[in-house]
Amino acid sequence: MDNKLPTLKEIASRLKFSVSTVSRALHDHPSIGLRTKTQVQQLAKELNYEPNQTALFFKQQKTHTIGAILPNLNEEFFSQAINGIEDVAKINKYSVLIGQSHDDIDQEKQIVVAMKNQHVDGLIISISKHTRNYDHLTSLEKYNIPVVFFDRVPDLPTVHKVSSNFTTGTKQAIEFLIAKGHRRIGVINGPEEMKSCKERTFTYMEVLKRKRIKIDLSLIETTDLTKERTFEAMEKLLKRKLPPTAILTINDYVALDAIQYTRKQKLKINRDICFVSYANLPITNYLEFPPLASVEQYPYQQAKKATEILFGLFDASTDSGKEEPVYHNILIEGQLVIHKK
Amino acid sequence: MDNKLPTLKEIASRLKFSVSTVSRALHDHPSIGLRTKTQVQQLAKELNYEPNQTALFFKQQKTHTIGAILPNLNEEFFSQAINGIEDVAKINKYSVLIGQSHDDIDQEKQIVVAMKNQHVDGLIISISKHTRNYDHLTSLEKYNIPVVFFDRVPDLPTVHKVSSNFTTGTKQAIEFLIAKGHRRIGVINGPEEMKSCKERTFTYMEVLKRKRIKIDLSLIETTDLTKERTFEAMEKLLKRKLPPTAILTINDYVALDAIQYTRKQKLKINRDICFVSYANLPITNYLEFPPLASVEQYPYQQAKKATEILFGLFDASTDSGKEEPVYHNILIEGQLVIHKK
DNA sequence: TATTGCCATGCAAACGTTTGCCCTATTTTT
DNA sequence: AAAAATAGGGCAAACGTTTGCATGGCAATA
Repeated sequence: MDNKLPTLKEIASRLKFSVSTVSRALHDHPSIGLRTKTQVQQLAKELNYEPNQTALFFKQQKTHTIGAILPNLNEEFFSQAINGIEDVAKINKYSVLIGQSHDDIDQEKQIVVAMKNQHVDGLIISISKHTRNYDHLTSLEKYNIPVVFFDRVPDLPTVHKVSSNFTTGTKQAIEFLIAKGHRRIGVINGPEEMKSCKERTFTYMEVLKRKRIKIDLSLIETTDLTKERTFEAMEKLLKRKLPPTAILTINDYVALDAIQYTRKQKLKINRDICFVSYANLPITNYLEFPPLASVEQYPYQQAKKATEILFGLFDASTDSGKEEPVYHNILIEGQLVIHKK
Repeated sequence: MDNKLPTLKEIASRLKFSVSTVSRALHDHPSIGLRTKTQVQQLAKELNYEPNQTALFFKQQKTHTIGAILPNLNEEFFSQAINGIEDVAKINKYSVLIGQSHDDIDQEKQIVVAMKNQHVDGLIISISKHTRNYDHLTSLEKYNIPVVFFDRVPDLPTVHKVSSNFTTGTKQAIEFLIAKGHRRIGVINGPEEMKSCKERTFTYMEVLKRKRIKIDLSLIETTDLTKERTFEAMEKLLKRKLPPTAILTINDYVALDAIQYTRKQKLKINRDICFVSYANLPITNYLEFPPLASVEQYPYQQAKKATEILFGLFDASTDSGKEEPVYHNILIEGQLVIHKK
């Protein structure tokens, strides 16, 4: 029953060779005779020999495993991102260890420690929305574990990161709404601390200024992405004497909540009020009243790019001893996708 | 920079002890003197010593890692299931290696091989919808890698599995519709080969018989879960002289497609025709016209249970040499959840 | 024939940890 | 005071693989 996995030793003893000869034969080492080589390789095939990875990992101090830490796999954005990570990993014959922080700093730290102890060769991470301190991540560098951030990235110059550039998408979104005739455009933004949120506000104001539309700061609300806070933000916006005729929300989930709230107020979506958002979730296809348009952020591509960078770092660290600290900072342009009715 | 991780050897040489003494001291071995023990433990703490897992894995032939193979993380059912797996793994201090088969047999096989080579200690899997042959999985037993199936399980008596029992849920669903006055109830079922689909049809007919409603087999259509085939099924159902007034679909995704098709035909959901389904996806909360009700299948609980069984198998295999081949076959009762309007 | 050189293979160390066994003082027992 | 027990700690092997170095044999060269 207990099919012991074949080892080099096993093959060696059967063939009366030494372990080292067998090892070299399997690696096509030039100093091994042809007869020996074929003999060994044949038996290896017969026994279905596979090198014991754990032994290799141990010896080479490489696990051929990368870690991926995401806030939440339930969000489509991240489950699509996983695909990008997996695909690149597969090409490089790496495995992916996945951890979810559930947007909790302590869990995030815990996972980082676990992955460090598991000796992952590198880490891809989209940080939790509350993470402000990155010591638990930057310290991984000391252990020679490269880290690449994506989507939710820290505002540090000394890290590798891939994220969306919201400027283009935001510009397109606002211009789209203006072209549709909207003049009072509300915003439900995320927490101020998020870099992307500042950018959004900035671009919003810039476009309005350029189009000579007066800016009313009270049209800008924020949410912590929970349904409750989004409802509060919507309440404020809708209670205005002149409510906005269109609202830009930080992402589709917030848009869904906002739309739900609006409908409870018996307002007609896309008639009384329009929504434009970010993420472009597939599920919006099934909605009766989806956002009019959404900025696609290409999670798959972002994650893929981040993972490619990670593998690039692996090579770099073996290549040259003289580390030139060049930090990748890739921006992927979001694009407005208009939902056809 | 290059903070070499501290090892037993390092501690030993600093303290002029032998490696074995240090190891024992850290494990509170009785034959180590108190002074030595505290000395060692203190330095270990100072250096932030953590045992090198890869070395341990290698020695103990245990990786403290389990594999999880799922068809598709994009489906909420599975991304919730992952949470169940992760939570149990975390309690047991295990890591989770995740692979997606994308409902492709070859990818599934490939992942299984990769996980075998990575020496996962056990495997949780929901098989791809096309998998009919289970050799690549059952053969893992030879390598002492226990496998627990969940949700999509093979129809074999000699495997461990956790799956939904659709009987209760289906009965509740049909009775619910009948109570609402429906008499022509259509069904869009999945591929015949899926065990659960047969069960569904069987229960459907049984309830109708009991309620003395005549059974019309032409009301039963099937889909391979793609949007196209679902549309075709709907087309057939709606083109009948007497179209059904309610339809039971195999899952919420199919329901979404069916509803979309229905709306294109200018029919009113929940007035002209009602839908009842399985899965109870959270996103249905955001729909204007969600299914009236859905059978909750508790993916989290299923996956959690499956993982608990897996860890149970670990213990069992160390406990007694005399393996009594008891195969777990857990059924989780689905429950109809009625969506309040 | 004695030297050189090459080809094919084996030896042994190393990676970090655990653990059975052995050793040496010191203490306890008789 | 001699014998026995015990406390405290070290040695070395084992897990599977890779790899620098050594070794043996044989052929070619001088």
